[in-house]
Amino acid sequence: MNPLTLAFFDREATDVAPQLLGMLLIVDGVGGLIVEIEAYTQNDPASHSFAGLTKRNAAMFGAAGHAYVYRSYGLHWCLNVVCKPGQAVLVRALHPTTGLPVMATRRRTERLSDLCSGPGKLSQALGITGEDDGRPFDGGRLALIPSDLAAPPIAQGPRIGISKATDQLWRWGIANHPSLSRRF
DNA sequence: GTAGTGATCTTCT
DNA sequence: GAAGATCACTACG
Repeated sequence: MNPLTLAFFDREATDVAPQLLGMLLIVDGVGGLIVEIEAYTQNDPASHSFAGLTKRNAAMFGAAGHAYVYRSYGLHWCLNVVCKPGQAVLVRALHPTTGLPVMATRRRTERLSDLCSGPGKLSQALGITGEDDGRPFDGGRLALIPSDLAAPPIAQGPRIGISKATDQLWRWGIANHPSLSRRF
């Protein structure tokens, strides 16, 4: 079972996001530690939920603690964790720890810092697809596990790849980690 | 090292 | 028809 309760997820995405740093994300036995994350709220022009409920973003309005998976630029998949309705957290990068051979095969590279250093890469390495949209993080195929690691140095900055609301510092990451999609 | 571009799907105008 | 929460490859300095 997932040790994280519904109450943990069913909050503001901006509160949940930084607390996910350092946690272990596992998909079918493959995954690693979360080192980079972004928050998207409903009252947020850069968010998919800003314009209201649509077929694509339905999972974002569903139960907290579930996955919202969407296709980006026509070819990449991006994985989010749903918080309170209309809010979600985009998992942007992992430090790979388990299932390295599987990830290396899917990503066609051995380089550790290239396996999960970006939302599209991460989804490819973990085998995330639209099939996972709406799935719960319940310790089954998708698992989110708090780790005992000491609190790492956390960096904060503007989100990446968006053109609106760039004044919101809703991107968090572990400072100077090699698997970041970009440095802070 | 930076800059430009193609791939390819979903949504909204 | 255009834009987008991206990545990989190429060309060039």
